[in-house]
Amino acid sequence: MPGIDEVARVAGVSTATVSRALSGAGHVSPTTRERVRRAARDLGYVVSSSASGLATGRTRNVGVVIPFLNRWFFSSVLEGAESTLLTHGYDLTLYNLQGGGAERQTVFEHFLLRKRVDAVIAVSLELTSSEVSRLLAMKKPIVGVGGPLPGVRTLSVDDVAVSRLATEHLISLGHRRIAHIGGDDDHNHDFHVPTNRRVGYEAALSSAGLTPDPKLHVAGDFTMPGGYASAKQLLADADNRPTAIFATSDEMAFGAILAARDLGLRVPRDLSVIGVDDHELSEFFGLTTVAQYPDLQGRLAAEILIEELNPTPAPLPDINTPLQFDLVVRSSTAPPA
Amino acid sequence: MPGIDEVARVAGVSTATVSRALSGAGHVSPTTRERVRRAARDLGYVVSSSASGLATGRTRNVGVVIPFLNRWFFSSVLEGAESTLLTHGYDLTLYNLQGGGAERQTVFEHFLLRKRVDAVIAVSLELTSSEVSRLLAMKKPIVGVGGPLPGVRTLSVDDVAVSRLATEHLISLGHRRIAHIGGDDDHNHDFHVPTNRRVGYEAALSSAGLTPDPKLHVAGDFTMPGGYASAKQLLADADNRPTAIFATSDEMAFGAILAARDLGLRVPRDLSVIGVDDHELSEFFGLTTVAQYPDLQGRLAAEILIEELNPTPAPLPDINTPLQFDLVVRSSTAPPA
DNA sequence: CTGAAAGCGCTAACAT
DNA sequence: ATGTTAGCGCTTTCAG
Repeated sequence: MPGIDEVARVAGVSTATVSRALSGAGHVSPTTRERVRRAARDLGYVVSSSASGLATGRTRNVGVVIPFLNRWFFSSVLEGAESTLLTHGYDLTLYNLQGGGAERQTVFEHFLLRKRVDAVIAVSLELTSSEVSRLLAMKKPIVGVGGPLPGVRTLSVDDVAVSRLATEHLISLGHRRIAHIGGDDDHNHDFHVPTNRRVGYEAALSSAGLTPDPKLHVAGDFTMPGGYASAKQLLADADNRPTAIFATSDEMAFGAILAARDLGLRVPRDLSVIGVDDHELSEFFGLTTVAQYPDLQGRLAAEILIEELNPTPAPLPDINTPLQFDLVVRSSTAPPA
Repeated sequence: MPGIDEVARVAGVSTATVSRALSGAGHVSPTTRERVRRAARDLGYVVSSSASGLATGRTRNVGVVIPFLNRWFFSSVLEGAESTLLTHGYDLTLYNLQGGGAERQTVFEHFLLRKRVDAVIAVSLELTSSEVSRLLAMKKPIVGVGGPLPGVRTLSVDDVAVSRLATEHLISLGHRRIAHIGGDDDHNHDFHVPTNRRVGYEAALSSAGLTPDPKLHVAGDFTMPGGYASAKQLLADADNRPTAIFATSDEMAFGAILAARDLGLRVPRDLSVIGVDDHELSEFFGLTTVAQYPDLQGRLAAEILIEELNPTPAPLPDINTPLQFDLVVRSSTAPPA
C-alpha cells in the first residue's frame, strides 16, 4: 500500500504536486500531471480517505437516515440518492432507523456527529430541533425528504393536494360513496402523511358537496395485506358498500383490488380503486394512482447537498421544495355501475 | 466542536488518558475515567473518525456491495447486515452496483480501496479474482453472500438442494407434470442461481423416474409480472397443462397464482404453486415455499466480519458455510385433482 | 496508572 | 508551476 510520498518519489516531484495533480486542485503542468498519474497508477496508489479527511475536514461521505429498506418508496429514494452520490464521488453511509429509541440516539451521537459524514439526508424522519441544530452547528447540510423539518431544506409532495387529486378523480367519475384507507398512527409521526392525506380526501368530498362518512374511513398500515383487510372490512356490508376506494398507498390499493376479487366484485365495474405512489407493480395491477417519484426525490436530495457542499454553491431551491405528482389513470377506476 | 485536548484540559488529564478512557483500551483508574467521561459529555465531544482512522488504520466502516435495493431478498440482507453492524459500532457504506461496467471499476478503485472500509460484504456479486486478491492484499476481510467466491468466505444456500426439495414436495403430492419458472441469463452471472435451481429441479424429476420436459421450463425475471407472464404461457395449452409450477422466486410464484386465477384455475385444486424465499407476502398469498433467511444471512455476514476484524478472532466458520432452508407448506400446494 | 511525544498520510498556505 | 512545511486530531509506544 504505497503512500503519497512514494508516488512523489517515483514521479520525481513533491508530495504537494502529487496531491494537486491527483485532486485537480491547483495548477500543475500537463506533463507533470501525466507523470504523476502514471506513477500513481503503476504503484496502485489510492488516497487514504482518513488522511485526506483529516487534512481537509471533508469526508466525501453523506449519511442517509431512513426508516425502512424493504418498502418500495424508501428503497427507491435510497437508490436515487445512492447513484447520484456515487457519480459525484460521494459515498453513502446508511442508517436504518425507525422512530425514536436509544438506537437512534446512538446514531446521532456516535456516528453522524463523528465527523463521519459531510451531510445528511433524512428520509421521512422527523428530527428533533436539537438534532437539527447540532447538525447545523457543525455546518453539516441536511435535506429532508418526505416532509417539512424545522429549519431544514426539504423535499415533499403536498399530501393534501395529492389526496385531493385522487379523490377528485373519483368524484369526477361520478362516485359518491368513496372510502378511504388511510394510515394508522404508527405512521403518523412521520410528517403526518396519513393525517394530511385524510384532510385532502375530506376537503375534496366537501368541495363536491359530499359529507365524509367516518364509516368509510379505515386505518391501514401501508402494506398489501393491510389494504386487503381494510378493504374487506369496507366492503363487508353489501348494502352500504362504497363504489370507490382511495388508498393512501399503492400497496394497500393492490390489497384492496385482491379483496374485491375475492368478494366477487369486478374492478372497476363494481369498485374503483385508486392509490398513491405509482409503485413498480401498479402497471401490472392496472392501478390508477397518483404518481410520486421517489427515485427522483432521492436524486434531487443528493444533488442539493452536493451543491451545498460545493465551495461556491449555486443558488439552491426553496427551503420547502414542492415535488411533482401526477394522476396516472389506468384500468382500476371507472364510473360507478 | 471541541477536540480531545479540550476534553483533556477540562478533565485535567493528558490527551492520551482521554483517548484511553473513552476507547476503553488501556488502564485508566475508575475515577479518572469518570471525570473524562463527564468532561466529554459536557463538551459534547465526539471523536473525529478521520483522525482516529488515520491513527489506527481502522475505519469501523464496512462496505456492502449489492446489485439491487428494491428486491425483497436484497433489502432483507441489507437490513440484517446494517442492524448487526450498527449494534457493533460499525457503519455501513452502501454500493449499489449491478454487473460489471465502468461504475463498478470506479467503486473498486476509488472507494473500497481508499481505506474507506475495513471489510466488504459482497452480495450476489461475483468479484473477479483480481478484485478479490487486491482486497485480500490490503488485509480487508471479505464475505460473500449468495454464492461461492474464489478464496473468499461465503454464505449461500445450496440451490440445487433447495429446488430439489421444492420439486420433491410436488412429486410427493402426486404431481407428474411439474413446470419450472426459472431465471433468465441476465440473472445467471450471479452465481448461476438459475442454473443450479434448474439442475435441482431436473434431478428431482429424474430420481422420481420423470423425464424433464423442456416445454415445461420457462425463463423468468424474478418479478411478479414476469412470473405472471411465464405462468400464462405454461398454462395456455389446456390439454397439456402442468398440474404444478415450481417458481424460482416467491415473487414469480405470486404472479403464477394470479395468472392461474385469471385463467379461472383454482389454486391448489387445479394448480399447485411453490416458490423459493418465504417473502414477506408469502403468507398473505398462502404460498408454499422453501424459506431462506436473507436477514439472517446479512446478520451472519456482518458477524463474521466483525469477528475477523477482531484483533484476536475466534475460529470462523467454514469457508463455504451452507445456509439453512426449510420447506414451508401453506395452501398453494395439494395433490392434483 | 498517567504523561510526553512521535507519528498516521495527506492538504494548504506560503515561498520561490 | 512546484517545493517546503506546518498542521488536521487522534492513538500509541515509551518513560516514569
